[in-house]
Amino acid sequence: MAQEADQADPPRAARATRVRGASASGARGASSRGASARGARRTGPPAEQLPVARIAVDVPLAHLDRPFDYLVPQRLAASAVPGCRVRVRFAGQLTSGYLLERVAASEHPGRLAYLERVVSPEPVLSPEIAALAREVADRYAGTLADVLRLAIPPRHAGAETADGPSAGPRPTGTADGPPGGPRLAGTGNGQPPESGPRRGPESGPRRGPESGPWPEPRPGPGAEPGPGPGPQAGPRPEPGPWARYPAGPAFLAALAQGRAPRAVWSALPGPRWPDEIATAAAAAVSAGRGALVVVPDARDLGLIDRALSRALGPGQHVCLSAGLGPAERYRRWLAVARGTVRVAAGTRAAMFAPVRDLGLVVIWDDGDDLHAEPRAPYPHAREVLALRAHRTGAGALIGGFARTAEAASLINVGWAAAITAARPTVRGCAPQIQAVGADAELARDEAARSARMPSLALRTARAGLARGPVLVQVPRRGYVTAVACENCRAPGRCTFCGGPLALEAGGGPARCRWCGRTDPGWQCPACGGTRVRALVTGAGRTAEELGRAFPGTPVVVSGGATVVAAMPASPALVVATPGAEPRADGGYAAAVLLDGWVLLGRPSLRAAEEALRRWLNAAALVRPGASGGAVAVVAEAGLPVVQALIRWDPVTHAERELAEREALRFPPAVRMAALSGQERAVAGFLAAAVLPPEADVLGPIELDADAPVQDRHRRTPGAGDTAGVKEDNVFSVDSGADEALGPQVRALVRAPRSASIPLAAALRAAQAVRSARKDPGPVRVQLDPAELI
DNA sequence: ATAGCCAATGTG
DNA sequence: ACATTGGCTATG
Repeated sequence: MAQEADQADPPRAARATRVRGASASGARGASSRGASARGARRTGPPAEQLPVARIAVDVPLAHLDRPFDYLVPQRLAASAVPGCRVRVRFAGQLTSGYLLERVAASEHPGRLAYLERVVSPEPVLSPEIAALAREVADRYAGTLADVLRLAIPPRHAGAETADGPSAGPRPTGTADGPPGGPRLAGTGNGQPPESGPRRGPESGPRRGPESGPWPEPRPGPGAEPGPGPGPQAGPRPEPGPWARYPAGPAFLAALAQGRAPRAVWSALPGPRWPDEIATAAAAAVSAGRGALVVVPDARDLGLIDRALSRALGPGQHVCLSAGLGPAERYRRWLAVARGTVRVAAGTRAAMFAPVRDLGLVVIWDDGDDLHAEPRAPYPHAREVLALRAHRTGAGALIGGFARTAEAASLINVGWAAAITAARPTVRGCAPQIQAVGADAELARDEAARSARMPSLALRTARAGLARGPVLVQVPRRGYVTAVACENCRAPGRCTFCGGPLALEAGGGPARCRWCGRTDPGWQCPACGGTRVRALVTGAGRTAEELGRAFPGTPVVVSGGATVVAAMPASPALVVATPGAEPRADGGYAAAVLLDGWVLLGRPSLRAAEEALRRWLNAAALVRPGASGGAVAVVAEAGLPVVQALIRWDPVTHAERELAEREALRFPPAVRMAALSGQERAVAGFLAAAVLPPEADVLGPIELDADAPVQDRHRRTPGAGDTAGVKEDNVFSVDSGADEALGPQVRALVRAPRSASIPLAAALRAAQAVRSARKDPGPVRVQLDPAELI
């Protein structure tokens, strides 16, 4: 090939390289050329076919986030395949990277270096994942290298060789502990529609739940040959539990025909949701395609694992979770990448699992903050899966007992349809739910006071214990001090930007957590009150107290380090923190949801949504009302969020939530970015950023040193903490080693969703400028930040 | 990041 | 005259 010869021609390339230094020191130039010549001799000639490799180099710098070309030496011609891991010399250093593609010639005017080594010919970065990672990096104003670190597990050589169906993927093995470690609380934001090419439901918003027609057949990638059932667009699948939803059978049928239906699914209370997910996965498999299921934690993964085994038979799927060792983890991941298995389930990190010929992505309980990746660039599983479904033409199922505002938005813009059950079906599955305000009953009833439980709650528990296990949900304490109107208890909102008001640790007036302003003339928009009160409740609940109130009844605590997975059907009190509730055999006879206050009082944008989600998740474990299942929630019955629980109506609540956020210009109605770092670094960032004209900046405001920035371990005991001492669930912002750069601050950038792409691009460019200039002090850029506080 | 280059500074 | 250090630039 003439082109190749041209590219590899040393004199021409060398001349280009030496333009700068030529006049200054000819001798040095000559000697460096000599060294390169020796290198070339050592590595031999370049490969005859496609001698140029485009490499994604693993460097952390934003301004180097682009492919670099290298020459493939003859000896690596066969092993340097697209997607493989390589080692290259970059800026004089041996660095790892991924080979994106082999091409005939390079655009680079200078001289190319040779690939140093092919770590392994295993193509671990498929074109689909490479493109997805690029899109995710762009979306979140991050770098490709960061995303690839999340997407591709560390290599374990043993797993690559000891391969094959012989050692074939064992289906299960989720025997890992509770997910530990720090992570962000809160949400993300998901919205492919305004970004990508419009595919899928052309039809306008608001497809009713009964609507039959699902989107067109997939435009997706070519069918991958692979093991598993043949790709006949086969018989109508058994709807099974999906028959309970009017739109369910049509959704399944569309999957089985290889089409790409997308749905937000409000699951009926009860234990059948894993089977429903597995049935949907089986439908995609029956069309000859793969499926990917992402759940919040290891316990849910265990449920999905068993359901998939039932639906697909043994050995047809793998579970990917953090608790596996590196070897096992890589082995299972490889089975997915090689197409040995077509169905993968897992926790958050599995969102990037390279399932071949994807036909369906599923996310369960997308409101759970575990779905928000805590490492840069902080992608959210819902968002990533939606992007994947969008770009590969796969179906999507976003399910849960609750519904997030983001999911509601996907319906609103017509990206997904709703799958809900009819009201009578819902009523038949849900337990009977009653609410009781904390103050009123607590004061009157002496027995209740000693148990620190309103008497209705006490009666509910007692009646339940006669018939089986009773769940007591206890929220964690110690959140930031939100404020509410002293008179009507409406949450305090900033007069200027609408952000949540909160009291600072050191005292002083209520201050907006977003823009930092205080308003001496604050007035409650609801009742006109002018005074605010703190919303922290002091009472901690303990298992011992309950034990005293119910002598002789076994008390089990589940939370934090001791998460109990399941309970027998016999009477017992189960005290659990949200997310750590064990399943009970046959369902709980009753549940008591304590201290609704604390959840509702969090100065979070999503406080109500999150409270409802946690309540619904607990209440879903209780038997139907017809079988005596009862729930008592300690919260004011008049609050809309409490009404939504009582009526089991997450849909209306999510719609109202979304409408409210649209009115107030909160996510997901707008796109938000959080910039955090030391004062001068953030100021420098903002100065370097050329933001889209529609964007506006809130703040920066100082983060007080002991502000709870992250909700570190939500699933910690709380239940066993009598005095409220123990470890707290907040940690201080590191005030930074560099005093010169000032205190930690955070600014928010808000832009309409139509400006999402330019906003992310501008933030990425600002990072690039800063990293090229070597500006001191890191600035963390978070799009759709987990918690707006 | 960091290797490499160059200029300026320090030392014998 | 030479070594050392610090700033600057590009990274294939």
